[in-house]
Amino acid sequence: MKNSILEKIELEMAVLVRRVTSITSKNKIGNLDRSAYLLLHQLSVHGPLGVKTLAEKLQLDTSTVSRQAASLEKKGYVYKVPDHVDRRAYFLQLTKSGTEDFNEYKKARLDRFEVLTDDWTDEEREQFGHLLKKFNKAILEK
Amino acid sequence: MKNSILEKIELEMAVLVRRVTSITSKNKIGNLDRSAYLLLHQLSVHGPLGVKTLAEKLQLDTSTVSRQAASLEKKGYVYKVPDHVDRRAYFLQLTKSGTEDFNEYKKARLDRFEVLTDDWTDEEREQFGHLLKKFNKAILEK
DNA sequence: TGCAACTTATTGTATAATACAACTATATAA
DNA sequence: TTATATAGTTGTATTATACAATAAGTTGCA
Repeated sequence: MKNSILEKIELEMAVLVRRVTSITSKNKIGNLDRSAYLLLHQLSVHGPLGVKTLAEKLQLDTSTVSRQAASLEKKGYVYKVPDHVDRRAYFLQLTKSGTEDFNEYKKARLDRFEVLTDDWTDEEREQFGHLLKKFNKAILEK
Repeated sequence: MKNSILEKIELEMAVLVRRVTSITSKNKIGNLDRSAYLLLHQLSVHGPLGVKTLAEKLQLDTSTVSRQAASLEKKGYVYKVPDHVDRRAYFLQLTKSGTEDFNEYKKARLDRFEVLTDDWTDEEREQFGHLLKKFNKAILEK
């Protein structure tokens, strides 16, 4: 393997993370930031989940998720459903407005990605999605 | 274009940024974090630069760069060379230990990327580097 | 059954990276 | 020469995060 390829990945990754971070901290569409978005994404995919499960899925500390959940609850995007089996725990359930704003934010993000890749071939987009996913999986497992 | 491809890129990008962020906030190799690394990278590529130029290249506020520079100076990684043409300004110059630790950090990052992609084909690595760079360029320009 | 050990979630505290605003010193242009 | 612009610093605020301590509830076992 040529080391220069790794160097390129390594550098572009550092650049990417900082650019994307700075975009998402400026471009708050509506009320959602990236963290909130990922949390709502989990709920929209898996249905109601508790703080602990979310923390595992998101690879965050439970305290962080607890605060994110509290903030989303204050905005009316989720509400807590008591878990009758384990009375320490709740399920976080998406509200209608949470679902709506999540979808709106997602749409805005998609539009942005569409613009960013409008001169790419379909194959490049597919490759990029594929490799990003593969890379994320590697981070998780290695 | 199929929307599902964009959705995949969009989601994996959000995941990536958070994972990489959380890795680099934990894995501080030596004294360097990602921000410091990117700053030193600029100096190692372009030679001595002032705070303003760095801020432009890094797409950060000058105040942010000023603080990063102060922190790197305190660690002995850079020093300020007065600009005799414009006496408001300095050039930030890498020190020997700054260069050394930068290279060491870079090596550690490369090793990490090597592990993460050890079951990839060379072509996949090349594609990934290429697409990341292309994507970063798009963010900058669009 | 009742206590010890564990678990879920919250809250207190700390840190890091960032931006914006106010300021100082200097440079430039009318 | 005076007004405006610029380079850099510092004060302040925000956001995302982690770790530690704690409250409330659960579980396992003697």
